[in-house]
Amino acid sequence: MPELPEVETVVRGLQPHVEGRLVTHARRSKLLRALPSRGKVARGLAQRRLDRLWRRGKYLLGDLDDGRTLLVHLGMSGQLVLEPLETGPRRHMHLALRFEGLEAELRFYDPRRFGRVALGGIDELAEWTGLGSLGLEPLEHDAGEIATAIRSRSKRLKALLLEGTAVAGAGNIYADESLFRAGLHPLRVASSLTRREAVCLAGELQGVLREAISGGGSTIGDYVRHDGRRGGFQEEHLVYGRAGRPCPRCGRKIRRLEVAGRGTHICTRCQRAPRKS
DNA sequence: ATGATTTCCTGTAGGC
DNA sequence: TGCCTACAGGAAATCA
Repeated sequence: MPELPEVETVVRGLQPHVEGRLVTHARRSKLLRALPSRGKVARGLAQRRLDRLWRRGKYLLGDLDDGRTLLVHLGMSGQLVLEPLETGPRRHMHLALRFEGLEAELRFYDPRRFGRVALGGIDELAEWTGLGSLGLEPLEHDAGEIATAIRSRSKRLKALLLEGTAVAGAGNIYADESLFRAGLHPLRVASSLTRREAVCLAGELQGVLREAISGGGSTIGDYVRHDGRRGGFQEEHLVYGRAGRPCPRCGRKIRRLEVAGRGTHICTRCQRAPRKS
């Protein structure tokens, strides 16, 4: 699933091709979950220049020359790819943008339709989506600050990381991977962490996110880079999707449990359960 | 308000 | 081989 490293990989891949270019045509499918919903997204994009492409958490953002911003969330199965104009679109294309002087089209595919698109001022986007309640950007703050934000919350670690309101960008993969690396159980309550544990978790989260970006992200399901290539970091996962296989640290069988409604992968020896629940 | 649960979706995996 | 069902999960909506 696309999480911070996957979105960052797509942003970096697209930047040199589309930044500074004028959008000549835009069209969207009626199935796309878009805001505003009255079909104004495509019209609002046409004849606007895309000044800057950036990322916040898992949201991909494109600043237009009229002060508005295009927001794209890839959801579960979203792909944002540049494809040659002569290549016909595949199934499940929900948004297509053409740029002046570019022989390729930026296409948003999303079979499961969990993705979202919005066009508005940054304040409107913050109001319409989770963008406004995102926590710290993990690679733009030091581990100490992130640790403080984590320790100020009373949720279970897994739920807190998935919510993204203390620290943004982790989804199921990187939540499990960072918790394993830090040796912390996903059911631990964030506010119960020692300072040392919280700093460790913050540091491991930053580490795994940076490594995943270097690896071009993790391709588990549908995620691909802007050019259709798969990511490579799935090969480096230590626990995610590895239930039944040996823990790379101690050899015990990795277990899969459910936390916060999500499949959660842990080593019960390396990640000690809290006293209660 | 806060936290927990449900909902939206369809491709894929597994069972028979 | 092919049909069928269960399952996966990010974030918004809904519930308690």
